[in-house]
Amino acid sequence: MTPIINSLVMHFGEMGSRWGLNRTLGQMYALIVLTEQPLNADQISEQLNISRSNVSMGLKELKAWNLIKLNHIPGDRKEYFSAPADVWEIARNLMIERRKREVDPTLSALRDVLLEAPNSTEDQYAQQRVQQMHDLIELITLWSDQIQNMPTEKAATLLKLGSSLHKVLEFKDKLLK
Amino acid sequence: MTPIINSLVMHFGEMGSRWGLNRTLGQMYALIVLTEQPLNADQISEQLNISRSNVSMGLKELKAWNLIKLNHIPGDRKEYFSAPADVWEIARNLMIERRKREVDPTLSALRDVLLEAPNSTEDQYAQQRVQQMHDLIELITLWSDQIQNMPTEKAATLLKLGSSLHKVLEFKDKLLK
DNA sequence: TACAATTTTCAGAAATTACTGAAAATTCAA
DNA sequence: TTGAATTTTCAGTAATTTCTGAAAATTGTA
Repeated sequence: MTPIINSLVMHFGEMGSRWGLNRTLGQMYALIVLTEQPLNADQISEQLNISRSNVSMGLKELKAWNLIKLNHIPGDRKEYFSAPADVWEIARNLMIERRKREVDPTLSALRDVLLEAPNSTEDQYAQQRVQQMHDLIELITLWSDQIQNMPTEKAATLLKLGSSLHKVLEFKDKLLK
Repeated sequence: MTPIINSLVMHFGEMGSRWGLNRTLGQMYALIVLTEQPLNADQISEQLNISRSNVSMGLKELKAWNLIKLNHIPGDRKEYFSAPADVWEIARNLMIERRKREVDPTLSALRDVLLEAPNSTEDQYAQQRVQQMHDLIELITLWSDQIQNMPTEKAATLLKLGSSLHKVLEFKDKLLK
């Protein structure tokens, strides 16, 4: 590993735990993303000084997150892993998976509560707050759905509107037609 | 605690660890958000079966996240805490703080790497990937800046465009003028 | 089918994170 | 100022999460 790659691997290791992953997973993924050639489990294990079994578990996670692609090298039985070439695809899959874990269960818990009959003033107040949260979260997920379902090209164009975002409001009526 | 409030407190406890918080913090904040009257530390400690010192640390965190408001009751020396009335304000502060912890350090690490001279083909490839990540993250933060700086009213209107989001693209040119 | 190469699983160990009680610090009314 | 009420800190403990080595399972080829 070059010093540059090493420093990034370390950084994403630190960050890994702040994102839904963990240190090792962050390091592994950084290494895979930053390396042009697909890597096999032994190479990862060796470069990161991590046990082979830990790598195996990490790869399993990364597969579950849809963050890695499996490659084969002719005449070699080992499995080689690489990251999608398009960072947008990576971001999209990350979002999808985080939402599945962090948002969807809450949305469903909130819905359950809204179906119950309130037995007290406290419940009434609580339900009112739950309703607000529910509506907000639903709105945000609706949005991210839209962006996630756009091809990379379109999403990029949209995001690049950037600082003119407030102008969108001026066109609200036309948009809604 | 009513059964409804209790089940939500439990749920947000579970979720707490998946978001940047932790179990106790999730429970504490759920209780505060869902209770109409401001609560003092002893009440929280008692309702959640958590030590007084743990509550103190939790409140400190919640203050750092800007998620609670301090109230005083005349003739009572204790401090009482409540959540903002506007869930958008809560969401905004949550975003701001998460970004500070989860995104900003990475953006700065990526920038550092881009300033270095590549010493090898590996570095060149890595830097190219870093550039892509950097641009994407910057774009996303620019957006969230825009939304965060809007008053709740405007943000709500914008988000409610929802399913007509793709139409925004058709107006791209007008918007950019 | 047999077997060597490779990957996965999992119980226990190691590391990290969260929680507690006791003591220290702060606050405020008299 | 004093001292009771309240909040904060922090060292040690408890709980949780992550990691490892050894063994089991799977894979692919001869």
